[in-house]
Amino acid sequence: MTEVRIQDARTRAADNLVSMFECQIIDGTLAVGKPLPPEREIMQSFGVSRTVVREAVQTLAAKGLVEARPRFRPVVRTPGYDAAIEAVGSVVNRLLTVPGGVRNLFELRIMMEAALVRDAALHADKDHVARMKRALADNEAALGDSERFFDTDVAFHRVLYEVPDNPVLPPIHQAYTDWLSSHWTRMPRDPERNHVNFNAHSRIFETILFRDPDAAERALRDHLDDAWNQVRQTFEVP
Amino acid sequence: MTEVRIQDARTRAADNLVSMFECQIIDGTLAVGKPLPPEREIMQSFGVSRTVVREAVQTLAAKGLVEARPRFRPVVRTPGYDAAIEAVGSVVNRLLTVPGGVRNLFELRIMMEAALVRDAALHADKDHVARMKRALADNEAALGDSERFFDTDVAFHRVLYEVPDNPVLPPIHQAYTDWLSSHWTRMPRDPERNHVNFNAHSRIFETILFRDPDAAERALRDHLDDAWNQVRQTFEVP
DNA sequence: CGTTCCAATTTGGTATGACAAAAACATACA
DNA sequence: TGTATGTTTTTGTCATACCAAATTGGAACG
Repeated sequence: MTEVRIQDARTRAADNLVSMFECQIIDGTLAVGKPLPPEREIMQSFGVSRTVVREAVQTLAAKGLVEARPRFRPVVRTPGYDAAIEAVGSVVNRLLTVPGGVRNLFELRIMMEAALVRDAALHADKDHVARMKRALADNEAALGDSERFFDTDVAFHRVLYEVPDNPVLPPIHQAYTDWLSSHWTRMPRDPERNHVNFNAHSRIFETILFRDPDAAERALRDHLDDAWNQVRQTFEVP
Repeated sequence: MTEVRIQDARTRAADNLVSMFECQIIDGTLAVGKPLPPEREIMQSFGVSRTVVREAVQTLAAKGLVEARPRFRPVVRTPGYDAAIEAVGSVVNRLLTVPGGVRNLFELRIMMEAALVRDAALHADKDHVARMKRALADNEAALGDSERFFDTDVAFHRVLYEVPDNPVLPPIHQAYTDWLSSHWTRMPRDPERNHVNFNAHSRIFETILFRDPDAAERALRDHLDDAWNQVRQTFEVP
């Protein structure tokens, strides 16, 4: 059955399949968590070769719509903001290698967290405050263990991203720490720095308790600017 | 020459090629703008089949490291923050279809622009102010033409993203408008709304001129909250 | 010497068939 | 019922072939 193949010279056959699947995924024909049909089945039902099918599936995987472990059937992925972050991973990693890349990203982070502490100072409720308090306590308890201090440091900042109750924000925090942590860990970490950072965290927490957004923003900017100065020399040639 | 193929059962052969190319792209062995070697050449130099080569190339394209138009040789892409945005495109589009997706993204935008106007109120220089003034004039001139008004509206907001002089920000603005514009355009647009929006823009501009970050943030939040209320009912079922 | 145009060659897109290895399935057994 | 074993699918990869489009090289021309 040699079907007439409408084939615009500048489109791949796989693209049709991809958009087909995208529709079926969105409208629920392909349920989340369920595997895609076997390749040979797809190829017969669409009248294309397995080459094309595999190409389409791979594209879907790259787009984050399906999760494809080798040797397993690709399963439709639950849509999540973390999938989006994951999709940019490799590009961002490359951006971090261009001059000023780390700085630009870090400044974006400062800007966002400044906004977040303002928001926290205005809208944090009892629960958020309690979580921050606990994170701060963990942070203090880890003062001697630089490894653990780093983790509690991250955890403290994470609470800020949880206050606005917007599911987009936590994955963004995750992304920041993932992308920038490799640069952070190259930094010499002595217990004295830990104390400085812990004090900074305490100050931020206090300003939030006092519902003072301006002071909170100032405290956070001081903290991150200071951190930036520490990290800078590890990758900026003098 | 049947070479022994080290093949962990849970890795694809193409993944090796991908990371190989990633390294060569980052360290400059594969210069930006130059095309990749022909598939048949790659396949011989790495001792894999063309299937694997094509799979690897496609992955690189999906990751945004190379640009692959059909029938053309993939060319190494210039690293840019816009490439990163593009990479998340499809995932975000899917997120916009889940309940509350648009709202979450729009709230993130409000938060960012609130931070941006604060920054503008504090640090905008003569040039930025001039650009905003011009954008505002264009906006006013387009009051009667809803189509053009939308464009000038976007242009006005874009200036905010240019003030901090961080190359990450303009692509983010681009992404917001791309992702949300489809929802915006479904909105009924009458000239009266244009006046309301223009007045809001004027107020934002004034507060920036007066170097009053608090007023600027308030004006912007009023503006975007209002806009949100207008857009909401176009996709939120009552 | 530079430009235009055409043919030969190269190269990417797709199809087909094959095979090993892993996964999924079914079956018999304890 | 639960487990071990064998059978069938299914995926990952390879090899090959073909077509059409892109590239290249050179011939013809100004």
